[in-house]
Amino acid sequence: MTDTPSPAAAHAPFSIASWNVNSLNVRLPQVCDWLATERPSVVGLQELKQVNEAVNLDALAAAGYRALLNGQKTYNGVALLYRQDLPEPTDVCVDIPQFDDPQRRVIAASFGGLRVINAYVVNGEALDSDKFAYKLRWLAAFVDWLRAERAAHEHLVLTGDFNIAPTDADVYDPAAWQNSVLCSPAERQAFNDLLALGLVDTLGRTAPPGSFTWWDYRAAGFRRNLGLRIDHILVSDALAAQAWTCRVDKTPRGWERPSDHAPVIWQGMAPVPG
DNA sequence: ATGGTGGCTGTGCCA
Repeated sequence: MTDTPSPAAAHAPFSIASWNVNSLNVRLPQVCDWLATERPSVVGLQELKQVNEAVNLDALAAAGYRALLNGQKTYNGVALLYRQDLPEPTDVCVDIPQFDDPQRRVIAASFGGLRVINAYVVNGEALDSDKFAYKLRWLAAFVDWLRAERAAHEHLVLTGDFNIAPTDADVYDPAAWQNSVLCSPAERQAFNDLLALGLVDTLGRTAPPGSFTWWDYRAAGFRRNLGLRIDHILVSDALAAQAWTCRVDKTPRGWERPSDHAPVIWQGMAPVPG
């Protein structure tokens, strides 16, 4: 454990959110409004669909946040936003080391004694698609890298759009989705491989069945609550051993011109002032 | 009803 503080190090309240914004360009006003209300310490964003140079850092600064960016044009792209009063992040990492990938899907940084990793996992389209084979290769590389990260950081949080519904309780119609992409045994095995590294699915452990985070734009999915739980916040055992909560904030999903995902918020104690 | 909507691009791709 390279960054573990002394056992006597104090833990302070800290909150981390995950939100697939489906275009930061379109959603920036909503993100800024939401930050001003929720004031999370750190936020992992997914699907920026922007290059880094196009992100309006001034608007984020006006909301009190700085940004670490790993964007690309049109597709994918991730960011870590952090409150201006936090210690400056260190050990910033983009993408999965030793995995050749043209798609920008990972960004990680350390805030004091806390490691934060934010990911936008491959969607995969369908089980017989080339994109699904890419998803499984990507997940295998991701799990291998997380094993090393987990060994190096006792206090670790993994946020993201995992594009995996871990169990049938996370699906509005499990029969209809059985063996479909996002719900297949191979994808769920990869999710369980992450948990086996010593991580806790915080929303899954505490939220009742039907705590969805994504609803299809089509067919009035949100109004009818036809959703999936595919956005997750996993925390290491040491963080899970203390008091924490995790919830979905469905409010922004009901706003005009929303993202198809709602933010997830974890509040707990971390070895960093937050 | 293999549909529907949304973002970005460029007359389709991706989710």
